[in-house]
Amino acid sequence: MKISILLIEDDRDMRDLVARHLEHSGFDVQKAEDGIKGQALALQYSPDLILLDLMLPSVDGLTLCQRLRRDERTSNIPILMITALGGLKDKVTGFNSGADDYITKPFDLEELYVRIKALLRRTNRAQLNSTNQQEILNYGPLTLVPERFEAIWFESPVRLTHLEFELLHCLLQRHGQTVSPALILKEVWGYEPDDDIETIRVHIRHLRTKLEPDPRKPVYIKTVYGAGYCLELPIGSQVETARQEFIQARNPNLINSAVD
Amino acid sequence: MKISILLIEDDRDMRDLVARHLEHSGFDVQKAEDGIKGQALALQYSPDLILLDLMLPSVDGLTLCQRLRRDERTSNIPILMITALGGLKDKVTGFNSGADDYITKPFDLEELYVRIKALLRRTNRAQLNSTNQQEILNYGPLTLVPERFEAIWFESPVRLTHLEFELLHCLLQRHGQTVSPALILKEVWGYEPDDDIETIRVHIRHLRTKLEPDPRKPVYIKTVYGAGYCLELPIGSQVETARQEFIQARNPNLINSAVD
DNA sequence: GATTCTCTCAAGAATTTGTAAAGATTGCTG
DNA sequence: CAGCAATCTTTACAAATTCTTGAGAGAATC
Repeated sequence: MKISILLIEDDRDMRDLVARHLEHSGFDVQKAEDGIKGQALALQYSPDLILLDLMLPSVDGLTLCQRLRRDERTSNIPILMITALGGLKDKVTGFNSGADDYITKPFDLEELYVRIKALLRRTNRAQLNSTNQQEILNYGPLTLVPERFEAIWFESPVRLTHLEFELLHCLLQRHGQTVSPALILKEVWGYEPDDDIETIRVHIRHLRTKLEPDPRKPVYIKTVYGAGYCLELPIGSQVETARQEFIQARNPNLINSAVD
Repeated sequence: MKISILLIEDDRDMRDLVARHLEHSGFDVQKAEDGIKGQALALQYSPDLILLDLMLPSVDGLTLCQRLRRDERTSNIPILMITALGGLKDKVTGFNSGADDYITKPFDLEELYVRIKALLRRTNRAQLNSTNQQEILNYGPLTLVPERFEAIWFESPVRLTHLEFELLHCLLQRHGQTVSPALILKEVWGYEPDDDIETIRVHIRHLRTKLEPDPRKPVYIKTVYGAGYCLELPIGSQVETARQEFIQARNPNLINSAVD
């Protein structure tokens, strides 16, 4: 899914130029010509990032920035401030009002792009640390730690990639149910209508190699022919025996009594 | 602020157990022991989610669910229904009360937590995303959940193929009626005019091997000579005896007293 | 620049679906 | 009630569909 950017800038030529360049770089761009409309669009679209000109009619950039920060619906959207004046004073006030970064006019479009990417990376990581910290899901032998894209599987950590994590999360949320490829695509990838089952299969396979005792004969991530995939985890007293088997299967050389 | 959950459950031990666990998981829990009090509390507290047992004194879960849905003050609070596995034994009508998800007794507390989180996330994100009602068909010992591709037969899940599922669905929708091959072809296969009855027969047989106590002598999926097929399921008090017979026929080695 | 991650493709395996043929059942007719 | 045609059941197998596996190219990340 494309990253969306809200561009609030009064000068028409400037607005179009920047918007076109950002769209060309693969972003989804919404445009607003003054502070009022900008605020409305921010609420409506909740973009991934806001590009805000300091000098605006009706409501100036500084005020708008403060408002966006106070409203909890927009308070964690990163704001990149654009200012014409290179003056120190403006920089200071810009930061105080809650902008995450700033860039001074005239700026190079390439530089803008670099700044945007950097800002997105920065805030993305920060958000993961703060908001999702308590979103730890546990079920039977599986624990998902969103913070690190890590899964605890039978008491030892497994490193998952971003997609693997989301996919597993999607299945876990519907534990015991058959989840259709369409739903997976929608939830994990954000696609709407597609028949791109191939890539799901690959990631299912990766998950299986990481989680199954014998990936050739899946026990936990089962495939329901013609319908989708289904996560089936042991629970309660079954966990311990399942764990023994898992360890045994993964370390064939272990002597039985030495386990644990 | 804590997320608030209203738990409507008549059994005291169950209620306390679940409530304690949910509180320990960080939720704010309100408890109600019957439908009347549940409705009152729902209005008073407008919780973020309602956990509703199907079997309740004074007002049963289905009715309460419908009421909550009709009242605009509670209509968009997600409802997670708790049901017994065989489900809705004496309800002739289909399950159309408007619950957003359901979980079957006996369930695991970890699973309940996962479901709650999933439901909150789902409804949170797409509040306006149309009426997201699940279609659940139930009649006697049979329950079909198309969305999950799940079929429950005498309280245990049965794996069906796509066509088998659709075929059974078609018959169940017209329970007690004789369904003509032409109609089946139209509904399940999408054909319009054809006399390809052969393939229906094969799949009927497959269904019988999966559902009948003795596929040679069909009891539930009856053939009406020259007209089509007809699903005849037991209902009410007959279900239990039918279940005994089914289990007995399938597991000839079982000692009678050991069943259940 | 190297590594990790993501996606695509193709061959082969597994499962499901359709077909055909032989035998059993049903309903009708004389 | 016997005979007959139509319909249904069963079985086996071929065709079609869906999955798995492995290898590798292109992106993204470090």
